Amino acid sequence: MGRSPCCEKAHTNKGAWTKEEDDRLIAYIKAHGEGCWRSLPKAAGLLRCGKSCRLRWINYLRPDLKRGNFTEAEDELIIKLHSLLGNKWSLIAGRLPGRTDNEIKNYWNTHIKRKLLSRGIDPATHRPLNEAAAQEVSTISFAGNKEVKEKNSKDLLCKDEKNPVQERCPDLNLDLRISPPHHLQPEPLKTGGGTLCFVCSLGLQNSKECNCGIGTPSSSSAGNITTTGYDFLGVRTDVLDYRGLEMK
DNA sequence: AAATTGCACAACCGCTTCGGG
DNA sequence: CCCCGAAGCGGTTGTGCAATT
Repeated sequence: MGRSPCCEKAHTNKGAWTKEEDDRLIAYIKAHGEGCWRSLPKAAGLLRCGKSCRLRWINYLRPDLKRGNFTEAEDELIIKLHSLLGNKWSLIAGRLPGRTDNEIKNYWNTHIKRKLLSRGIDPATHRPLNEAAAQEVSTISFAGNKEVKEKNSKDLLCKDEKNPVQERCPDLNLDLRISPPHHLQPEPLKTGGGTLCFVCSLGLQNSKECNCGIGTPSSSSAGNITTTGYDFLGVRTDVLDYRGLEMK
């Protein structure tokens, strides 16, 4: 079993890229544009596999990359997007101009995870580490980790028991909306009584995963969609409209 | 000053998805 | 409809550097 390797490994370089390799790749892409990564290394005179070239270009050499530190606003946006999308780094990166999925993934693993933990939030579920408090917020868990929560619940209990979510963890913000402010939105879109499935709410109306029928050719008229009624993370979707999410 | 530890991030690996024949 | 190759994606590893002992 197993597929053939993407390249002749015996004749390819590995590890860190040299300045000369970078220059060759940049020059080639400037001259010929992106595309056909498999044949690019040979054409550009690089002893690398196409995958490696693609990654180097996308994550490091692309001229539109922002680089540098993430801003506080970017942090918060990443957290919100992750709470909605999970580890869909490419989708998240699509909402952060100049940032790459790899960069965001690394940043998440090294910075944001810790930041959330310090706030008493489980980075995997975006729920309070205190399991008891979390249960009172009836939301769906992306990836419950009972052991971690049990351990942390002993260590990180907040003091006020009366309002378990807001009072115990004042920094916790469960507003997961990603949409223009409600007052800016036009009339709610309607399907003629139907509701929007999760796939369509992500803007993937043509996906075969669509189970609301809106994505099917016979049903849809894109201007007739309501997002009301689809329940995700325990919130009504009339406040959870991320059709504006752009795909890369 | 040397050794150790921890962090940050670039790069790799393998699986999935997509699209053309 | 099926097959296969290419591209895309997410998890993981490797490495260099700074901080600490």
